[in-house]
Amino acid sequence: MARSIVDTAADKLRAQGLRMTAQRRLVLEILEAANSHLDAEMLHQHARERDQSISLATVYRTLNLLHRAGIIEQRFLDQDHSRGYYEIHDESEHFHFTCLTCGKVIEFETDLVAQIRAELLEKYGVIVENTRIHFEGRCTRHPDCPQ
Amino acid sequence: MARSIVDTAADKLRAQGLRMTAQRRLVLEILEAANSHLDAEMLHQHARERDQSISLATVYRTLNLLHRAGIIEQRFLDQDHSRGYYEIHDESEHFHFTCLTCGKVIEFETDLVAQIRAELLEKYGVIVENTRIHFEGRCTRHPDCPQ
DNA sequence: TCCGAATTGCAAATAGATTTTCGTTTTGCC
DNA sequence: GGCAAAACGAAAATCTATTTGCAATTCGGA
Repeated sequence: MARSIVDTAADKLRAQGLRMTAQRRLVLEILEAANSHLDAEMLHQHARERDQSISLATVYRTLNLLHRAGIIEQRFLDQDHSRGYYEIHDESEHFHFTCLTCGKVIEFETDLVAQIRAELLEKYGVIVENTRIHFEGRCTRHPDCPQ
Repeated sequence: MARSIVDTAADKLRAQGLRMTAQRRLVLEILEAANSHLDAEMLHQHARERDQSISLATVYRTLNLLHRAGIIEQRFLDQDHSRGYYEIHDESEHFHFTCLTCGKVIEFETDLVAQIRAELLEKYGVIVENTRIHFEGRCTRHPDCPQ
């Protein structure tokens, strides 16, 4: 069975002479539990619920570290392009829809994106290395969404 | 036949008691001629080739104005999320591919995106109002790209 | 041509997420 | 346990795209 994200991360860090600390574990656990993207500030808030003394600087340092190590992903949204949002790096490619009313994030997969990339290769001879897709809109049948 | 972008813009501005000035015309003409996105700095450089004295502040003010008026679009790229890029507002929906080697931008259309939105509606009952798609990668057969 | 409002250039100010400094505290290895 | 390197907290610094204050200029309608 798959090893925990924290364990995997610990190994990756150790391989570079870095350490798995309580703060890094905390950040990873929060990211793992979250089913949406968090920015540094939100992460810091959540983290303080479990460790009063964790600093925002440490959250930033941790996010940079984990991002460089390929353990988490960083993305920027149009709604708020000035700050980074983070999530656990996921092997299987997925995309996001955000409800503008209730803020809920839906993660979904589709092979239509692969078809778009195939079209790009065929028509323009370009190879896509990086795909950035984000939809925004409204829930219509979600009970928690005030419509 | 379609009226020129500058004329259309002039009307929209006049309707709000605003003026079409030489600087605004210049910015629009540069955006119209450019086949890729420009940021404020690049736009300013180009503009100075035709009007030595145009200021960067005016470029920013003009971009804001035209954006608010719906005449141009503003977008943020992953490669450089910290600055805005601008292009003439286009009725037909299109998407972008950027070559990470040569920086060239390809604009393309595809109906596969509409299919993705249809899938989202069917599977999750959500209505997409806002679509953000951007691909990055490499040219393979473009003569100007150093591969 | 005249006038008030809109616009511009210049330079200085802003803003706010992220980074760094520094002294102190942990961590992993022996 | 003990040590050197790594990491931390707090607060100050940074960075730089964008905005703004102000005096001068321009615009368009009357």
